[in-house]
Amino acid sequence: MTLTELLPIRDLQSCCAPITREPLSVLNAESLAVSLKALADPARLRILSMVAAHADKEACVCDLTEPLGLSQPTVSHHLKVLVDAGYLTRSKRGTWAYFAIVPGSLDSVAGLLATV
Amino acid sequence: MTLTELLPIRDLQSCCAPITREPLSVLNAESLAVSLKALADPARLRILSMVAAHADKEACVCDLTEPLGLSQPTVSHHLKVLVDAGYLTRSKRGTWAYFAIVPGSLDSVAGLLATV
DNA sequence: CACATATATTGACAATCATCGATGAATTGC
DNA sequence: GCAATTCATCGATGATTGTCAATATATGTG
Repeated sequence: MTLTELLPIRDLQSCCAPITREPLSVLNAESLAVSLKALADPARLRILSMVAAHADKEACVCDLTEPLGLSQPTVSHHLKVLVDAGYLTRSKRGTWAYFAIVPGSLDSVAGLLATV
Repeated sequence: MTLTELLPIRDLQSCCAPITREPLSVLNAESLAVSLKALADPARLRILSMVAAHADKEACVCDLTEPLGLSQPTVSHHLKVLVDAGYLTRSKRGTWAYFAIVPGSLDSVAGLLATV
């Protein structure tokens, strides 16, 4: 969607108050929904968790495929979704692509949901 | 899904550590994904926001339909999703059904995402 | 250059979902 | 009891999505 380009997660951080503090505008609701949709999948949540737990805080596709029990194209697809949403970075070194969590990305989304 | 009954948001609160602290089990990933999926919709985010901002912290369907720009069945559908996921309570008084935010429900999901 | 390995992309398919109109159920007021 | 109002449910439809097999791309090795 174009909303991902319009409001990546970096801009989401300072876009607005937590959703229970003041009414969400239509645009902010849509961009927050896009960010949450990227998280709302079991495989992607496990990917984030496994990347964070991995040595050096990064992992390649080959590290994830087998423990996830998913095909390589499917894992690549999920990784792309997470990168596009701003939760992961991708750095290619040699034949391998290493993914790491964008610091603060999860916290900023959490901050929009929390009421305290 | 049956997962909603298996792990409603109350149990999610104490189910596990934040997702970046330790690897998510398959089951926890699935139940967290269900909880997030209920939030990952612009209309539902706006509903939560509008309910929280409404007088007496509760609102009926009739309060939401027009500002959302959605049909009454669609609004009722979204409300049901949010109630089933544990974010809203429903109390019927007379002809009206009033919805209010379940205290702490959003915070518990936010707590699972936050890394600090 | 040929080959092997790691990853990305494409195309297809089944499943899920957001939405609406029509209808049903419950309550209030006359 | 009847009409009006509020909300829930049903059925249908178009759009999105998760998944995989097949293929393409890129990098390293001999």
